[in-house]
Amino acid sequence: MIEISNAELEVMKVLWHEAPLPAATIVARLQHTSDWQAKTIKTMLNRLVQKGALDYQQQGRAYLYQPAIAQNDYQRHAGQHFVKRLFSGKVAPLVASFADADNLSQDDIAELKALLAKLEQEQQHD
Amino acid sequence: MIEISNAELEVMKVLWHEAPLPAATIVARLQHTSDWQAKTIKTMLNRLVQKGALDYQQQGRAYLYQPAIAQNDYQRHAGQHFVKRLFSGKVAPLVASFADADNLSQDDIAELKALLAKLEQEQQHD
DNA sequence: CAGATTAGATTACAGCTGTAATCCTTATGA
DNA sequence: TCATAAGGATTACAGCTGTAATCTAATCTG
Repeated sequence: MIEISNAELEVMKVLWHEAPLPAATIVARLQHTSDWQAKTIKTMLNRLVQKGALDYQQQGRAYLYQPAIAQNDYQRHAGQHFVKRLFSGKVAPLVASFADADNLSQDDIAELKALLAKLEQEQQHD
Repeated sequence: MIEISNAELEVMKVLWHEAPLPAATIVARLQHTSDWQAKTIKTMLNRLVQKGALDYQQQGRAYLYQPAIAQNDYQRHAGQHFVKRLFSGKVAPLVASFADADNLSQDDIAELKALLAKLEQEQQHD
């Protein structure tokens, strides 16, 4: 899978949220959340196209950019990779570390319980 | 928190597993799992000391290396960081992505359920 | 039409990373 | 004792990353 750097990821997030967009709009969106120069963002758009993470269609003189990889796919892949690297591939200890850090809200816990319940359902269903 | 690169992390893992160790032993351990030259591993030991991720005591002419940061602390920090970066800080969607990828074993599910049960206990206990 | 602006392409440059090789000093075996 | 091996320190070097600036061609503006 394509490697997306930290800074590049911020650009991807904009386009995962809404696409296609011209560079100017991407720059505008990012100026709310970062202090990058427009030129910096252009560089990242370029690199992302080179890497195959973004596509574009020409529109007049400008480009309309859009993701070439889905956010879900990237999240899934990167998540697996990270958990493998640091938690021997097991996600439960990561969740435990969130609990240790007091970083599991009631909502999170409810969401996890619902997820586990759903998985059990599906399993019965096999 | 200190940034530890991928390659460096492999070295840390050896020492988190057993420490203190002389460079020669670390090299030996890593030669089972990687094909790095001894010199490469020395470089990483050096960088890790520079970064403050490792300590050492001198023993004769050689050094005995040991972690300067606990594995738990590093895991917790890196986990938070990663989940924030890619999952808006919420761990449940990451777990869901594991389920999507068929990467949640029965054991994992049991472990998560136990963890949630324990959290509930603790919460009642407040 | 000429100058200014704007889009993307190319170039820049330092710091980090992967992957070593070389250097310097000390211990060690012949 | 003398060469050699072995430790760590220093140097190397290309690719990636963060962060832009410059270049070039097209377009807008007066």
